[in-house]
Amino acid sequence: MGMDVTSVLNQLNSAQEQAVTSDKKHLLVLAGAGSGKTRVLVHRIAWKIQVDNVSPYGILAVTFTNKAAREMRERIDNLLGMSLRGMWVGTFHGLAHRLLKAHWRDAKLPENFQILDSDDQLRLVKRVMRAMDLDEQRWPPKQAQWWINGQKDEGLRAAHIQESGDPFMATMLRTYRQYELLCEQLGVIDFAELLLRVLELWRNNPEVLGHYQQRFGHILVDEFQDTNAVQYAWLRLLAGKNSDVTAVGDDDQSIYGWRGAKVENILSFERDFADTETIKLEQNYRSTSNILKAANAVIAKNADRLGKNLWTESGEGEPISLYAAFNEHDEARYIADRLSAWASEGNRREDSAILYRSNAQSRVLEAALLQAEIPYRIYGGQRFYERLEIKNALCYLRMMLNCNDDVAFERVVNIPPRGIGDRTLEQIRELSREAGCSLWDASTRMVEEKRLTARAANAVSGFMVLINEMSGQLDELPLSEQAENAIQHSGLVDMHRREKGERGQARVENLEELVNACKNFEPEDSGAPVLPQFLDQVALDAGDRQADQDEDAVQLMTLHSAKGLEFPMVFLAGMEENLFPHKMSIDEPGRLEEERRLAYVGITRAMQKLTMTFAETRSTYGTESFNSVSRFIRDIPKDVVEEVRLHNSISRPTTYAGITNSDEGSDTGFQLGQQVRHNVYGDGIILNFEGNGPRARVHIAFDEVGTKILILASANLVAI
DNA sequence: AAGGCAAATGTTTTT
DNA sequence: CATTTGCCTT
Repeated sequence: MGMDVTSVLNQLNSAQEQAVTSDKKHLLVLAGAGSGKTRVLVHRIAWKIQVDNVSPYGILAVTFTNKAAREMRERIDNLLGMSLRGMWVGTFHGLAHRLLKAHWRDAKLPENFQILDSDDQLRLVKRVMRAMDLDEQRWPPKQAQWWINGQKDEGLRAAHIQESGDPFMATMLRTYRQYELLCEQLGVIDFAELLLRVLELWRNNPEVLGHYQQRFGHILVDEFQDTNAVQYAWLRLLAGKNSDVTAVGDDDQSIYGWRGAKVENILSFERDFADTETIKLEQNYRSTSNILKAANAVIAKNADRLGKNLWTESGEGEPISLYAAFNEHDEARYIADRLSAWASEGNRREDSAILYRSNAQSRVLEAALLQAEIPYRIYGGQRFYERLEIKNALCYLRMMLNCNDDVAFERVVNIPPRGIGDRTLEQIRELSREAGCSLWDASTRMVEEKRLTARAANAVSGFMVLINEMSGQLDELPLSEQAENAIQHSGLVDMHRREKGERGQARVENLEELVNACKNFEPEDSGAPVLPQFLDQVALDAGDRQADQDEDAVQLMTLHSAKGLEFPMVFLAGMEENLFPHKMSIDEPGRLEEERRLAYVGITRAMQKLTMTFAETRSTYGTESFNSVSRFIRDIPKDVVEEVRLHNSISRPTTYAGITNSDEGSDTGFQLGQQVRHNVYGDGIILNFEGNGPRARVHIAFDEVGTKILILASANLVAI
């Protein structure tokens, strides 16, 4: 190994360098937004390898997302100028999967255990609850699923939980027990189970634990504030007495508390890992000082903080723009307008992003972007491998691999419809329960023993012949042709082709995209069968790498999915009370603090220009609501904010001191924000009224010709 | 067993 | 508003 210390240390500020080179046993890095935390992590690994002569084989680096893992690996390879094969870099779940594959016997799992995604999990929970004869109205399966995952995230099995007199808890606990049994019986594990199983694997098998403790002398964890109880226990156990641990995180960016993440783990770290050096990274390299001022002011209101204050050497930059829209359409239009201008100044669209609190907001934004002909790309929402048509196709592949896969069986046995209805299926399930065999075996027996009507038997054997035919060629054909076979012969493609509207078309395209993904799939172990490797990878990777990265497009996403990203130009849309902070979180102090951290995350995504918008009227689910401007905006010092006044309009008192517009103009038959049509200027939206009676004037933003001021009485407006 | 219609239902979601 | 779910009819 070369000792090129300079390449590892240059480009680092003193706090970063201190973190990279720290020789205390453990290290806790509290890294503010944009302070270079990934850089520190990457350089610290390089430092250990190059200077401390640590073998890459002894290093374990854990992240939360596949994307972060890929990025880390890439950056280390680049820094060191070579690829480090022995080093483990991956997500908690990915590593857990790898461990369980290697130690399936000790973990008491079947060798070919399947991973359940949350959709599969919900189906099983439903199945359990139906078998228990629970009323789905009174006990929503989603809630039970949520509860079970919550327990697992805390490391609690059904057997660990004390029953209290509470009927809710008693029901949840019973469901949990039954669900555990069913998973056991089917040989499947959900996401939370992956982690919990590994914890138990280590606890119950000291020799297995010892092996990994010995191997991984150096453990590094990214986004430490997002670890849950099980992940924390994992780290403590694996680190044991000898390994050193580097944890990097930011308590101010903890936004996954609702998923079991524990910020407290940061506090516990210094206590549980003796001989820890704690370093704060507070210099921000991302944003202008105006943006940082806003971020600092917003987060300062939180009580439970370790306390960091971001600063920057860069200048004030532009003020933060605040636009008070009349309604969500006006808001979207304004944003589209600003984006057009930004792009026409020669900027790349992918350097801009629109962030929002909830996915439902994206619709209106999309419509406005579409109309303005601005290309956009939506992140998050439904992920590729979770789409209905893709999951169906994957389940066919699963059936080809292992026809005893009951979860897959249930899903596709009658998709596309082939005449196997509830009655038939229920008989098959019953036999499978009685005989303790798979649904597939039960079907075989039902047919053989002629226990079905002729029509049903015909349908069932049709399905079995189909699966058998496809799995017969398993070893002969390449993966992509297997997939092609699966989507064609199963009739999935035809089914969606017959579907009316654009949706069917999109689904067919997605299925073709799946075949494509199979073509590009590179198995880790080139000696082993490809299909199982593909299915495992797919189960642990949402497949959110976008297909058409080539087009320069504005990025739309929720605030949650924006964490870790940065953009020169950022819009925060929907800055209204009840939307952000969300009404579900407003009354609980702890949850409100998390919303505030989310606001902090949002603001700190912006590098050069931040624009926040809110709508005075917003229709949600068909009903109109009037929300005041978000408290997070009111917390921002006024001197960094510039309120946007529309073009030449004689402004109404929009001020975010909290005055909202009345229903001024209601006697004219039109309302603010209303869509109207003019026989010369075309379609537009009412921005403002001026004056009363027949001489009242109206400001309208037209789609084609911009804002005009017209005499209401002579404008001949038509509401649309 | 499948297809059509009314009713219910809506935060965030790395894996 | 728009999409999914469950019930009811063919």
